[in-house]
Amino acid sequence: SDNTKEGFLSRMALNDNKAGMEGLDRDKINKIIMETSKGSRFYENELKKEQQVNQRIEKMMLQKAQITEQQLKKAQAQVERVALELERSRDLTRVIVHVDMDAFYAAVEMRDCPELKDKPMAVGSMSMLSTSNYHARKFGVRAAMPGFIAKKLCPNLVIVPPNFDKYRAVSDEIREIFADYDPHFQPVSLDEAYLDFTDHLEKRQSWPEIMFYYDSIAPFTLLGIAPNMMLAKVCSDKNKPNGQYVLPSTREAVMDFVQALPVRKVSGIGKVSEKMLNALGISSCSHLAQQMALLSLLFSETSWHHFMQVSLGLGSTYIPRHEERKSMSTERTFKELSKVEEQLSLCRELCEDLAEDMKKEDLKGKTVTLKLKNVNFEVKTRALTLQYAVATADEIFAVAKDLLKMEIENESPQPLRLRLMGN
DNA sequence: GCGGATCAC
DNA sequence: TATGGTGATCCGC
Repeated sequence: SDNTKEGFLSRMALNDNKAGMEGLDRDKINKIIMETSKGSRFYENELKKEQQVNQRIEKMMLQKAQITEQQLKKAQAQVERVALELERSRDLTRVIVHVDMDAFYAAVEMRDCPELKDKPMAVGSMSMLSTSNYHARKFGVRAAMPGFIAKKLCPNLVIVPPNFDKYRAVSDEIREIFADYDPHFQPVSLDEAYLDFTDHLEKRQSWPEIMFYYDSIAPFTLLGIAPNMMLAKVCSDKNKPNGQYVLPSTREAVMDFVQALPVRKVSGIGKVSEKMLNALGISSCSHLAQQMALLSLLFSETSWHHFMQVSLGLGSTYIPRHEERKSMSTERTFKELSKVEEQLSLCRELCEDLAEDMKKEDLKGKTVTLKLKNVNFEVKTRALTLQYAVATADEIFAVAKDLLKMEIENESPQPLRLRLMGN
């Protein structure tokens, strides 16, 4: 858990996990990112969060140092029992497909404006980019990067404002096709879905011509084909751009595949989990399996059970029906807002927007949550659960207003200096 | 139930 | 000049 002596933060450095990032000058790119960010409030907050993660890791390492041989042995036995049980549940009979339209927004924009095809381009704004094409990726320009930094990396970058209605329309066309192959397919986002192809394959005995259709819409279409959802997701990432990867449905093929898999590739293991695992000497899923007894002592049951499933190449073999939503929210970022009257009227506006969205789905809710982010990027949420469900703007505002007033009071005589509000 | 964190897209 | 919005889940109170 060495600190940030290198001069840059692991949370901010270039994420070359994505495709199209091979063979570029990481050091040079990171230097530009850091120089552009340094000293900003955003950077300072990232630094603070990084320290917190480091502390978490230190705490974990202390715990590790206190583990006895005895405890480890007992844990090992437990781990082996669970592994046997999980092994019995292994099902290799399903054919699960994960479809991912790589650089989807950028691909749609290039389809509609062919001049963009030869240029580095990204969809988004100077504040934030949603995605970039492969020309731009060569410069280190990627999703979730602010446009003004991207411009430093690639001065000729063309930034196209997003047209979500258009992406939705394209997505709807594609989803109609999905439904032909699996009426129960699960959309993850506009450009991503899971399908169960098992029944389709039994009926037609052949692979569909699905790829050709996508090619006319979005040139980068990725298919991952595997016996479960976890593996299918990783497989679709395998042959970027524009490819497919089929993982055979045998235990041996699955285990070989998983051995070599870096933990960060697994959905659900993000930056922080990766860093914690790295601190324990774990970077690939084979390490994960080797260290499972230790992990069972350092992580929650939910966490290490998940790790265990991953290390065995197990995942969900049925695609869950789209479930009922559990929350609905709306939030907005703006220039500093410190006047109480302005904060209250913004809060009312947000409540009205939210009420409108809720009306569309005929929803009600019992818990009202207020979200605040100050100019230093520190986030706070304040919630209140009622005995009855509310739906109108007035009802929501009545609660949100009190939560907001409490926070203002709490800070006074200093004003709340906000950059974001949501509820 | 609450609040902070993590994660995915 | 400038670092998003939405939804879900988990952990430790």
